[in-house]
Amino acid sequence: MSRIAAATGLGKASLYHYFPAGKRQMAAAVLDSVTAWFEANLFKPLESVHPPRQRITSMLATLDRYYDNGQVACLPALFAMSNEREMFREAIRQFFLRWVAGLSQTLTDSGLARDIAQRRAHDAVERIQGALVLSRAFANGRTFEAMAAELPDQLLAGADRSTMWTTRAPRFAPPPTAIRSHAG
Amino acid sequence: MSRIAAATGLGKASLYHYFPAGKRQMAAAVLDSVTAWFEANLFKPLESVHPPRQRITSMLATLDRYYDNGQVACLPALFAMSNEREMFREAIRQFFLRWVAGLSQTLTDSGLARDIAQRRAHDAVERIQGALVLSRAFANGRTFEAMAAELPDQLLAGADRSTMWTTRAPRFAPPPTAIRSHAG
DNA sequence: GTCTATATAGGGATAGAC
DNA sequence: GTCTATCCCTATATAGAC
Repeated sequence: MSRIAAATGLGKASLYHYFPAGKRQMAAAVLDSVTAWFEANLFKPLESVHPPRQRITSMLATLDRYYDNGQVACLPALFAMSNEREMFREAIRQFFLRWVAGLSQTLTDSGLARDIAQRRAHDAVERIQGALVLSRAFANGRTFEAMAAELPDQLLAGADRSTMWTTRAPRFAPPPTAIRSHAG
Repeated sequence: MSRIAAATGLGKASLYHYFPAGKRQMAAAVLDSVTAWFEANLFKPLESVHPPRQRITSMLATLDRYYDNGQVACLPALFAMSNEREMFREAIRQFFLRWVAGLSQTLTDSGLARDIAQRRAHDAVERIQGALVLSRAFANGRTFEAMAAELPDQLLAGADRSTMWTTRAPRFAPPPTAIRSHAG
C-alpha cells in the first residue's frame, strides 16, 4: 500500500476512495488490466486475417517486448503459482484458456485439424510459460529467444494452407480444393 | 513466522536459536532442503545405470507424486518468478542447471549427441515448468498428465542405443558402431 | 534450548476535516 | 477527491529468565 501510494502520488487513504474493498480489489484490477492488455495486443491479433505464421511471430515479438526478453514475470502465472490462486481462480483460468483459444484459431486457420491445433496451442502456451520460468531462473534471455526461434515451425509443422494466407484471403473462406455436395 | 512456530510447536523466539539470521536464513534452508531432495530423488537417478527410458518415466512418476499431479507449486520456480530471485540467484540457477545436466546425461546415454541431448533436456525442464504453471492455472491435472505422456518419446526420438540399456550395460561404453581411428 | 515478555516497525484500513 | 491523523493488528526480532 505504501509503495502504491508513493508510486501514484496519492495518500494511502485516497486509494480507498477508488478501491473501497482494499487490497483484494486492487489486485483484481491489476489482473483485469493485464488481461485487457493481452486481449487487445495478443489474443485478438491471433484471430486476425494475417497469415498464420505472421500472427505467431508477431505474438512472439509482442511477448518478447512485454516480458523484456523473459526477465519480467507473467502476473497471471505468478498468481497461479501462489496462494492467490484460490481468490482469482476464474480470472486466471480464463486468461490462459483465452490464450490457447486464440492460438488454436491461428492454427486451424493454417489448415491444421481442430484437435491438433488445440493440443499444439496448449503445448505452446505451456512452453512459453516454462521459458519465462527458466529465463528468470538463469537471469538470461537466451532461453526465451531459443523458444521463440523454434516455436513457429513447431506449431505450423504439416500445415498446408499457409500460402492461402499470404494473400490475405477472407477468413473462413472455403479452401480452393473444397467440394460442395449439391443435394438436389 | 507465526505459522512456522505453530507448525513446529516451538515458540517464535526459539526459531531464532536455530536460525539467528531470521527469515532469510529460513528461506535459504527450505530452498537447500528442496534441492537436496531433488538431488537424491531426481537428479542422481537420472545418471543411474538403468535404461534411459526407464529413468525418464521414473523421473516423471516422481514429479507426479512430488507436485501432486501439478497442484503443488515448484518452490525454486516460485522464487525465480518472485522478487526473491535476487537473494537466491545462485541457488535457483544451480537447481535448474543441475536438472538439465542430469537429464542431458540420460539422453547422451541413450545415444543422442551431446548438443542434441543438452537442448532436449533444457526443453523438457522448460515444458515441465510450463505444465506446472498451467496445471495450477486450470486447477486440473490433465495438463501435467498430457505432458508426462508425451515427454519420453519426444526426448528419445532418434535415440538408437535404447536396447543396449535394457541389459544394464556399463556406462560410457563405446557404442557398437564406434570407429577407432588408429594413428600409428 | 525453550520460554515469557517486550521492542519496533509496518501493514491494512478508517474517521473526519477540507 | 485528497488530506492528516489515527486505529488495530501482525510481523520480525530481541532480552533475559529458567
